[in-house]
Amino acid sequence: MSRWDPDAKGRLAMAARELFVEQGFDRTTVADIAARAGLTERTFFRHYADKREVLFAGDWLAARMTEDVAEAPADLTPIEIVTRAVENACDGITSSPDWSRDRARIIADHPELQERELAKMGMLAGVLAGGLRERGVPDVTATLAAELGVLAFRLAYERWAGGRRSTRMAPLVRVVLAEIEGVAGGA
Amino acid sequence: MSRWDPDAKGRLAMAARELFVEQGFDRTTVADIAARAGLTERTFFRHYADKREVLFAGDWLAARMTEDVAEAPADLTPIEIVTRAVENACDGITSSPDWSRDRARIIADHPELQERELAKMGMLAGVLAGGLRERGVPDVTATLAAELGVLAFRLAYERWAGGRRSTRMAPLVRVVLAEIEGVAGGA
DNA sequence: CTAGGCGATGTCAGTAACTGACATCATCTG
DNA sequence: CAGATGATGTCAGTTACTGACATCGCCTAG
Repeated sequence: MSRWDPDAKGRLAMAARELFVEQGFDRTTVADIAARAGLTERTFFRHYADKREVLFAGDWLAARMTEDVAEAPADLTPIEIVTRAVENACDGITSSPDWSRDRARIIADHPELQERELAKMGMLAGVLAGGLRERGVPDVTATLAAELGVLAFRLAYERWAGGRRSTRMAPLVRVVLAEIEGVAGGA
Repeated sequence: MSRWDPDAKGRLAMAARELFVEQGFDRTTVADIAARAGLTERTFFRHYADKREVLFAGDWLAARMTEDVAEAPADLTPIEIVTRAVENACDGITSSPDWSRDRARIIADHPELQERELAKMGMLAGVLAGGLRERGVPDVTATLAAELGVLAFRLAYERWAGGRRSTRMAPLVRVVLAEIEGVAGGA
């Protein structure tokens, strides 16, 4: 595992995860991570914009959601389109449940990481809204449907990560959305 | 304006705002800010946990919301309680509209500041939810009402900051909430 | 087979955010 | 007037992050 071995980015991510679990986020320096991956600090920053980013690597969530929104049947409502995209994203997350739970724990301990997580969710909302607009959904509706979907995603993720291991995440999305509808109507 | 003059924290905030407007956030160092306020870098960090925080100083928003939620009439629904708290918060913000708009522009230019803004919104949601639980509102309902309120607040703020100067912000909150109800129901 | 191009990595020096330890100053209190 | 107290200054250090340039290994044209 050194210099010219393949998948430097992946090795950095794995090294980071291990170290964060072993000794915590802030007691791990970027130099530590790079060393474990057989690389240098400078190279770390070529692959990840900053230290936090190594925990939020995949654009795959955004990419998959974009695709799902684009390919959704024509007769669905915006919120239904978003819901389906979010449900699919859940499957991606829960396919490595142990890591997802570790990750959730690391993030929960560090406000700076929670910030990044929220920012990523914001990005997802932007992506979803953009996808809806592409389909001709009016701006306001697109934004709102996207934000609601992401809100449901976030809350479902929290419940799933904090709940029993046997619970499945995807169904929680519709549960949360139904609750949202109930609460929003209680004005 | 030096060393032992009063309100060091306020002077730092004002210096920071001026410099951010004049030359941008990242071309302004903490040393610059401290110098303009007649203080040292070290003192800056005694008043603000980090450079970004100087733009997000007030706990007054959270404090006011807490109070509003605690004192709301007993017969209101959770979402209505939250809505009123958020509407009141709008008045606080729009009482210095020029600065609020400058601030919104600075934040819009810097992803790191958007992160912090979202984190603050998350904190507000936590505060609102906590206040509702104090009143005996069930956990799930409290969380959802709070998140919806904050979502409406965020979107209303965006529209207000981007819109005409004569527009009032508070009424936008209910507009957004009504839209949310409409979109959420379209499943 | 070799020369050169090219992308990924290394090296080095530098900036600036942030922190801990300790000294100093102004004010308040007895 | 002396000591307590809280705010500030000073200094040294760590670490995240960046720019400029050198080096390495592979790939391709000739």
